[in-house]
Amino acid sequence: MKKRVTIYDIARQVGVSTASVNRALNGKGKVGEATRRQILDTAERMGYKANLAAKSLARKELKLGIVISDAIPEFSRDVIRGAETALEELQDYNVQGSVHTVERAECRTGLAGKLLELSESGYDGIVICPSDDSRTIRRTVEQLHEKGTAVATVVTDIGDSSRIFTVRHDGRQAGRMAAELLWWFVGGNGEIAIFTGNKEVKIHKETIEGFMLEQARKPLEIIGIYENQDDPDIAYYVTEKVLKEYPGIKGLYINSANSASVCRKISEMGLGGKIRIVASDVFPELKHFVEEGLVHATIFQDPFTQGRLAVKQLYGYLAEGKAVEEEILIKPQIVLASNMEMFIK
Amino acid sequence: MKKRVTIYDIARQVGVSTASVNRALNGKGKVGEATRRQILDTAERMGYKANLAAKSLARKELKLGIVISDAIPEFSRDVIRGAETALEELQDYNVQGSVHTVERAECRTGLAGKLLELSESGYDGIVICPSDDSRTIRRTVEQLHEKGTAVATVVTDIGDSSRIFTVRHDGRQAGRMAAELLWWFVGGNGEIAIFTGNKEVKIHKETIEGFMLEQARKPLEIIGIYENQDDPDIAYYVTEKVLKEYPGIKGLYINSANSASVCRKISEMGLGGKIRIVASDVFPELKHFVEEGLVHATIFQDPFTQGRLAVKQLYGYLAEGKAVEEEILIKPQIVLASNMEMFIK
DNA sequence: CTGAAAGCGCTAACAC
DNA sequence: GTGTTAGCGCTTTCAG
Repeated sequence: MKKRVTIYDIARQVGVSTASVNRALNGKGKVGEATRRQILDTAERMGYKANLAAKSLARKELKLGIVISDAIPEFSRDVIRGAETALEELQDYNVQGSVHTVERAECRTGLAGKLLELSESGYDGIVICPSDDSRTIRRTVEQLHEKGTAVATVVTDIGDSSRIFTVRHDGRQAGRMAAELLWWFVGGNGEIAIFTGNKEVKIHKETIEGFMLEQARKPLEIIGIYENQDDPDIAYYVTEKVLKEYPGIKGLYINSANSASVCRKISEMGLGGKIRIVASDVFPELKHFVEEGLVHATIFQDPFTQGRLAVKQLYGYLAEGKAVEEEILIKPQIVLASNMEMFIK
Repeated sequence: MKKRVTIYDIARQVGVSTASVNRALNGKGKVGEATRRQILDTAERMGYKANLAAKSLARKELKLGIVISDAIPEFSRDVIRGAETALEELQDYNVQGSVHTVERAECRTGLAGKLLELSESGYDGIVICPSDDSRTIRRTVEQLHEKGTAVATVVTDIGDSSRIFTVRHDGRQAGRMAAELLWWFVGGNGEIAIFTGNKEVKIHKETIEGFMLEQARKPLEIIGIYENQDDPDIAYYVTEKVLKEYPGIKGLYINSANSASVCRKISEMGLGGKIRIVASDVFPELKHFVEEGLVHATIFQDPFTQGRLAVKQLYGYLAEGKAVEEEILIKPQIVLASNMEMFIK
């Protein structure tokens, strides 16, 4: 039942004012090196822990933004909802925020432009969901960094830059889980194909890496990895081609936003039930295929949680001075027909 | 960028003091019926939203407790860690809490006694994890209710009483998922057995209910449901008996804390790999069996999250006046060899 | 039943 | 560099 240690206690102890304590503790403003050390030491010794409620009451409003390219609308929608939820939850703690989407067409310049704009208008931190990893973006993040605006990424990361942290799906794990499921489903042997968006996109690459890793332990006969460039028409066409070429195929891993398109083709070819299929993501068009059993399982990336967590972590970093991990990976979840309804709200 | 509406704004508007506004808004203390209505109305009209940071700074310390019977230590340990984590996170918001465990032997009287004791010492809310659903407990909860101490349950609920809400695993869903997995694993046919703790315990009953529900859509040839009374020795013995009686058995659903005991027997009988097994929970002894492939999948109940969420919700209810759902069900998660490491920390 | 006023722990001007 | 002080929005005595 010991009383909380406050900055008053440590100020009295050291014999300085609370203002100095505050400055020393937060590392802003000028404090003599000697007093600074002393303050920090006694704070430590007395077991001082800042009171966040008091902090957020007293400090000036924090401005947080999220800008997201809507390359895959079904997906971004949930990320956005997650971010909005976080922002709402944070309203009580003196943060104000806004969500911005940029069209796919103008995603590079649009994203960078928006970032600069927000930074200009005094935003303290921004979460970005980039559509790709261009030099433009990286340079812009660098600029914001110099201006003192913190940037974090969500869903997909960007290369070498000074973004504070990234929140995304654990693609490698998802790949491993898909491989293991498929192995059990096909009973350990038979031809398997992988359909993916684009092998060069980081998140897809990771997923396939994971799949291969697991597959080394539970060997599958992989006939090929087929790209569809995230284009439903290509996906449709590729499906036909591959299935005609390998009529005895037993399993499929569809790691692409176009799984529905692939499923449609399979259904039309009358192959439903003959091929074991593991897909990725959960969205309305896929729901049907899972329920009728054409797709046996799908791996959920939880975009909502990604958006929500990214914003919350950014707040933690900025307002509470928390140390955040550089890479926050969300657990992939296995969705079957029986638990599908828990994922599609 | 509109300014936040404060109780000062509404006090000025109505022409009363902030104290009255406060009383009206929180429904405590005396306020004239006329002014009360007026205050509530204008608050509504002006879009007033209380600032939680300010609230927690100003109000007197909230005392939250959790008392848990350690019937299944591996499990309670995680629930406790979850609760402790929540308590830590809430320290900034002026809550003080403590965790209490009662021995299995004295669980009924111990639990009730502890509850009364905490209530006496001014606790505002208590989360209980009861070992069973006795009349004693229910009456005690009733008493606390009358004294104004809020009670919530975690992991397993108690019958008709005035507990505010319950946080637990979605047993029915877990059962459904287990059935579906088993169906895919055995390829749709073959004899299946269910091993459970005690059919009469609510959470086990629900799980089996879910299993049966799903199994109606994806029919399995169930040879029987065998109880082991949560006793490792009985589990061991029952396993031997059933497997000798049904040598052609193809699948097993082990919905019991003793899955490790069952696995050991199966391993000793040299049946590993011949029977498809879906278990429940994740704990060290089981890890091994999943990794070597004896157990194909297990359903995780996330005790940590249960503990954490229970405390957080109780705080929300008490401090923020939030409406909480009466039944908060945690999503069961499927764990395979490839993602096991994400669950065992 | 109602109001005045003193904080809760911290931040941010502003003065020295 | 360092100290003083006025709040942030709400709760809670204590008078009336």
